[in-house]
Amino acid sequence: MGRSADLPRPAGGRSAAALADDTGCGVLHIDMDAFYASVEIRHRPELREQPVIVAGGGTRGVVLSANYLAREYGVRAAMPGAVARRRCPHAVFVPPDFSSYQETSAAVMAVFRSVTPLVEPLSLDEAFLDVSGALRRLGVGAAELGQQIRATVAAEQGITCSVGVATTKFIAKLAAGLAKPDGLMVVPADGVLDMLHPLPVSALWGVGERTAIQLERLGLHTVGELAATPLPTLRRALGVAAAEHLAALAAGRDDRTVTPDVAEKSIGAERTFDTDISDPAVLHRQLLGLAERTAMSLRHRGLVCRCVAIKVRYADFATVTRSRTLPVATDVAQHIYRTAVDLLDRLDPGRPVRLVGVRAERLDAQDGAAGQLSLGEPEHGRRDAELAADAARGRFGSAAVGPASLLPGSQRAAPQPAATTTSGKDQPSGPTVRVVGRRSDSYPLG
DNA sequence: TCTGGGGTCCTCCCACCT
DNA sequence: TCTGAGGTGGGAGGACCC
Repeated sequence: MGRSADLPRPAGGRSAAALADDTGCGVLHIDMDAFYASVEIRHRPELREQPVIVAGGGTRGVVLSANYLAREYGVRAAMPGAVARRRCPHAVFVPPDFSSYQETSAAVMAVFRSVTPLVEPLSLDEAFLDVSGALRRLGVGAAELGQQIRATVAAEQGITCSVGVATTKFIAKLAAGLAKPDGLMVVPADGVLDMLHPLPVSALWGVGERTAIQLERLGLHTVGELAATPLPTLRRALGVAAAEHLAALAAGRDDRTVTPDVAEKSIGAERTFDTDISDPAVLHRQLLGLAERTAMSLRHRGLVCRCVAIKVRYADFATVTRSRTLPVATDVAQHIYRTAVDLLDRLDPGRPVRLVGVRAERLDAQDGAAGQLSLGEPEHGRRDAELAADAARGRFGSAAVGPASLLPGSQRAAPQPAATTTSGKDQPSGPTVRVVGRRSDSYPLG
């Protein structure tokens, strides 16, 4: 799903057919081909010869994944669903099934970890592997090991992946994109610059639309041209961090190591509405649902947050964020919700909103922060109630328990954020728990 | 064409403290 | 008492990634 899959094929890299010199290549980047679409096709083999598009529901959904038959019609990830439908009207549109993708991803990552413990997942469908130790242990070359992993994933999971083999993470990632679909590319140490310099600047990690325009103003179109530009010139145009980062990548330098277990920095949830919403009560209800999801994610990971942020995107696509540091760390939905509502209420009331989001930031381990909490008994009761709800969801499914105000057809307004409980006996004013039945790679650049 | 959702990181500005 | 410099942290916004 990476951008480099769309790049022109350069010189310097070598395909699987020519497993040339992989000496010193200790980094693999493995990227599943059209991952979500491939998982769907595996479940429904009758779709194998048809264009398949996995797209979010609703009138504002976008393409999450498309198989290569659909891509022949110009369908791309992040494209609005309506556009994809126009370009490829005979495609089979499938709603996403994230639990299935997570399951498959876990199985694929297990294959990677059977080769080396040094696995750094970037997302559900791709990971870096440091195989330098494994190569010595197994007595094989990196390219051969990459081919073995590809074969194992195909045999066990019935889906294909592409592998980049190189001396650094950035080059390995680029190579995997260029090897797509269902291929492997080796970039030997002495072939890095030959491969890299003819590519457009957009091939560099950290160059998106805006940065590409900045570079265009400097007359820089290729990585080679950027590599030949004096650093002070780049610094003036892009800022210090971005300039130094891009200059290093363009020169083939990338010192980052493969790092398993990168700690999460924030956790959140957001929602785009089918139609814009102006009613504050409805927005509050949406915030409650998002706060519930965020708090549940925190608790599942054993984390608490010290900062709550909201994101609001208005009908004209203007986006604002607001955040607040909390007096005590929390994983309680009611605390997150109250803060989010307060932040929202300080914005333009009545202005139509197309998206709201809630994010928990400045994360810390729950046990580490627990000693700092000075919550009153009612607050502990609320947390206990939310933990009980978690347990019920684990047993009966994610729809089993939730705030009564979020039930379909509920006319009940979202809980009033000001309603802080004062007695250990009183009922939580917030998410009335009700059983309804059965149910990154850190680049120094933005 | 009309733009999702979940993230990370950087820069700038401001307030506060010394 | 006033002023300025420098450090630090919070908040906001932007750009980018998959």
